[in-house]
Amino acid sequence: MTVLRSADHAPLTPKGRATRARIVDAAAALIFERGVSGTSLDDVKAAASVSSSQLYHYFADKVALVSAVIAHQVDAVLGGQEPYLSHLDSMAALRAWRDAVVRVRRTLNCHGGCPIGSLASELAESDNTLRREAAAGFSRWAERIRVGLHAMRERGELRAEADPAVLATAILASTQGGILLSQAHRSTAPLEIALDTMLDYVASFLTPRGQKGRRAGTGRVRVPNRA
Amino acid sequence: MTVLRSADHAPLTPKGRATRARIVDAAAALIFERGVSGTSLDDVKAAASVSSSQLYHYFADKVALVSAVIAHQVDAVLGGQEPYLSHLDSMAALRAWRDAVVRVRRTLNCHGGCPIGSLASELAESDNTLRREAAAGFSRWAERIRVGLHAMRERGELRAEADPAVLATAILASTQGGILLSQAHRSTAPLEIALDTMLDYVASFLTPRGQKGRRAGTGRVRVPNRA
DNA sequence: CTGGGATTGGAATGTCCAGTCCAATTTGAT
DNA sequence: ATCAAATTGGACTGGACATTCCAATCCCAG
Repeated sequence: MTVLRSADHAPLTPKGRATRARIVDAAAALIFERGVSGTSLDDVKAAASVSSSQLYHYFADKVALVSAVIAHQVDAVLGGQEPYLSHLDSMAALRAWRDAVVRVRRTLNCHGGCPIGSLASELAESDNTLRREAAAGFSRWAERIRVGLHAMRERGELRAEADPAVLATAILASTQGGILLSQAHRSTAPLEIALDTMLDYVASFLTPRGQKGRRAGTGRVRVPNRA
Repeated sequence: MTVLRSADHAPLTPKGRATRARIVDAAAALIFERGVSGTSLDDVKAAASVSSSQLYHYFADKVALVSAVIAHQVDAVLGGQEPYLSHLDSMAALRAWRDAVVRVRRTLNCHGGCPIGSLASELAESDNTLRREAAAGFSRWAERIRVGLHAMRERGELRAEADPAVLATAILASTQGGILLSQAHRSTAPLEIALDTMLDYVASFLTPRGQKGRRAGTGRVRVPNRA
């Protein structure tokens, strides 16, 4: 028999799928705003307009719900960046991606952290399974960046010494740290600095034809306006 | 009259100071392991061997205690890095600092996040005052790095275009993001990559006499062994 | 149209937990 | 020694919260 993942259910009709989705959506939104421990199942029940029975019909317990929220947020983050991630193969594309990330933060007035990063931070020490799920989300994200950088190198835009995997990890780390500082300071400045600095480093690997003239990546990072 | 900070108390005898410190120490340790919401005041009471009256005699409420824990952790982190931060004025010193940061993570088997970063992430959206306190901790940290880089530039080791404030922020962001990825993956690799990459970028600003011969900072980051 | 699974309602349970209170004991300055 | 302030003991409260449970209703395959 084709048993599905761990806590998966019986058949699940269209109506059931809709209810389940409503619960996950509501939970994801609340958890993004208030964190996992700041979100009670009563809150979720109210926001999704469901009863206890429904919650526990679709999710074994709070951990199972949070697990679904992690999957949801990973898809949301990667999905939202899809237009950029799928063409991440030039400095211009990299900078466009950076702009998109910064724009999102600005739209949120620097409230909330990275949907994945915040969950990772809150759950890493409390539940090993959830920690791994968040880590897997990070991996998927880094992989997308890596593929883009790899394409840049393949096409001769980046020098051979540029290691796509290393650079992708470094870019993701700068993003996460930048978002955290940005959240704490309620300013996009740290995120912009972190990303610009890292992208400038990537630019230092450009081949002459990749970007003619300008001495590869140095001193272009400027302090952005206070936001 | 010289009124002290917000929730500060009456005189406070030596014995009282000791009890207060015992509470903060215990709370800091528990919160580092389990997070703020994962740590009940009963846990703190037990760990510090104090009664409710004592807790509430020294702290108005849980928020006040957490505030004290933030201050404690900021001092602990900066204090622990003091030997490095106070001589952060050469690439060698920068790398020694990097090694120290990585060593701490390795000692902890990549368990727990940055004592400041984790608090910032957990509390940023739940309490504005605590958010600002964490942000202030980040600022103190970045400032120390900035001063070191500034000294490097003053002494002609870094070129004039190197902006100490920008680099310090970028380094701190890489550190925070690196630690988060390292915590999620339970491996020091992402942290090492993030820091090495960023320090390599800093090295790209070295003047010829700062580091002779080698083309400034490129392609030296290697993937470390799995930890 | 009908039986059984899918779905839903909502009250109830038991635990955890922040915060309160009153009274006892200790301490330090005079 | 003496008294007021500082410190401590520990029971108690009221609410929040995850989870359970017993039915009731809905829906579709046969």
